Amino acid sequence: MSEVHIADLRNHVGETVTLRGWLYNRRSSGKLHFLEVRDGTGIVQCVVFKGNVAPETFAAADHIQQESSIEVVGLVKEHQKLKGQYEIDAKEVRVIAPVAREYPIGPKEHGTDFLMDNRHLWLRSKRQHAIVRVRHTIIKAVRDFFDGRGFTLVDAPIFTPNACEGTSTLFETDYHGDKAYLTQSGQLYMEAAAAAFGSAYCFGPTFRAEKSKTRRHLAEFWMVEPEVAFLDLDGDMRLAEDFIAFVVGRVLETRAEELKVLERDTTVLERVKAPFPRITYAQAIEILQKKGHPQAKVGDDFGGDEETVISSEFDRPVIVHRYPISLKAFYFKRDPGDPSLALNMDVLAPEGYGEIIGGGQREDDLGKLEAAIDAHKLPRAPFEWYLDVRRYGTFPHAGFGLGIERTVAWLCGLPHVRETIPFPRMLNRLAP
RNA sequence: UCCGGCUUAGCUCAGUCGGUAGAGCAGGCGGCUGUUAACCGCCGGGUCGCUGGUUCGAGUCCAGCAGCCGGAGCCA
Repeated sequence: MSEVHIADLRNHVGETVTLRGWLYNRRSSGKLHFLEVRDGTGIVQCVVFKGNVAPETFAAADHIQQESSIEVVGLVKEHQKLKGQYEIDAKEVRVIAPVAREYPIGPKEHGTDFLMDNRHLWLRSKRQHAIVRVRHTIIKAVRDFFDGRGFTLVDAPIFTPNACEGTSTLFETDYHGDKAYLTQSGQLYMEAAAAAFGSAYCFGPTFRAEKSKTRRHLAEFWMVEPEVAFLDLDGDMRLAEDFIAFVVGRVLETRAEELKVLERDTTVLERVKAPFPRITYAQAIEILQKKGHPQAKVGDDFGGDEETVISSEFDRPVIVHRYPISLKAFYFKRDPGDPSLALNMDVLAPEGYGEIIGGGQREDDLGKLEAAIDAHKLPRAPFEWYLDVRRYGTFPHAGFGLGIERTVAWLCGLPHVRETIPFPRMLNRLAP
């Protein structure tokens, strides 16, 4: 008699096995009880027939409460009606530990706030389980992609001494008497890493203290940021589209079951193949003017609405490049053909999921970079180490950052990023 | 920070014209040999967000506050 996981039951048909898990749901029909048991790898129906078990076991099986931990011994069979599904004909049912109080999350609907208060329990339900597994696969694919292309993982610090880009609101903390901030990006460190390793990436949490309360924002989110030496903007765009196509392909290959649970329409994901359409910022403004935003003009940044209008013109992610330099952070290189433009690019996901990648080619000229720091009214001293990247053998380089949660929301087809991370940190939520 | 909406049983919600609080699920008891958010019968369960006001009488009308949701702004 072997101990098995539910995901492996198909390999044990005809055997008597032991299963440990939690009671997910229970139905009853006279001399039959149906116990749905989950063990983290899946859910299986255990059939408790009065004639097959001890009388006291049969009576007790009808009173086990949801999420009690239990052990079932029984025969693995293919489901009588549903082909390809398996069930267990129970011989013994033992409660390992009953619930100490009624489990709060029932089979019917609940509100978001209630579920978020019970996030630690909500993770046990089918839908959340599917999302977390897709997230896992995305993160694994991200690492496999860069590792497979000779990138070196170079972790960036989370405590930083200064406001890197001088733009977003940062979380401030005390660092042995000095002010420190939680990082909003590892990018500047990746530029130093690119000089050391050629191709480098970091992957970790980043923090924004903005009072944003939208379906696309979290206070704590994860970002992957590659940076490559001797890469220009064109190469950066190719890297971004190959990368996204790889990640989407991996999820489609390995998480079909989870996407089905999430009722995700995968036909739109199957179209995500390189190359992606590329338009300039100026062309994006023209699209907006034609499609219901006549007031759009050069110099505007795009809100969620505008991103949706632009991306809905295309059947796959679209790359928008060469924004006005005035809209972008100080480190972007100017377009030699038009110095009012930055050599930057954003990737907008389809279906209104918005910007998932932002990046571009960096300014590699020491004098121009110093001037840009001054123009943005940033202090020079905290950036001395960063300027060293230009002082000691400067080189053209480019990179980008991809937000994991927005990517998970897009691939899972979720309306809000709050479900894309196990324990979200939002404007008004620090617990559980 | 601004605009709008919501707040009633453990959960999701209904509650008419201002007149003694309702359902489904969950829980308890019972029934049913194939159920799939099973079903059927019975039972227990309420500071109607908080504070104040109007009224003979407020879940219901008014004001303030709080929390949450959606959107805007800001941003990835």
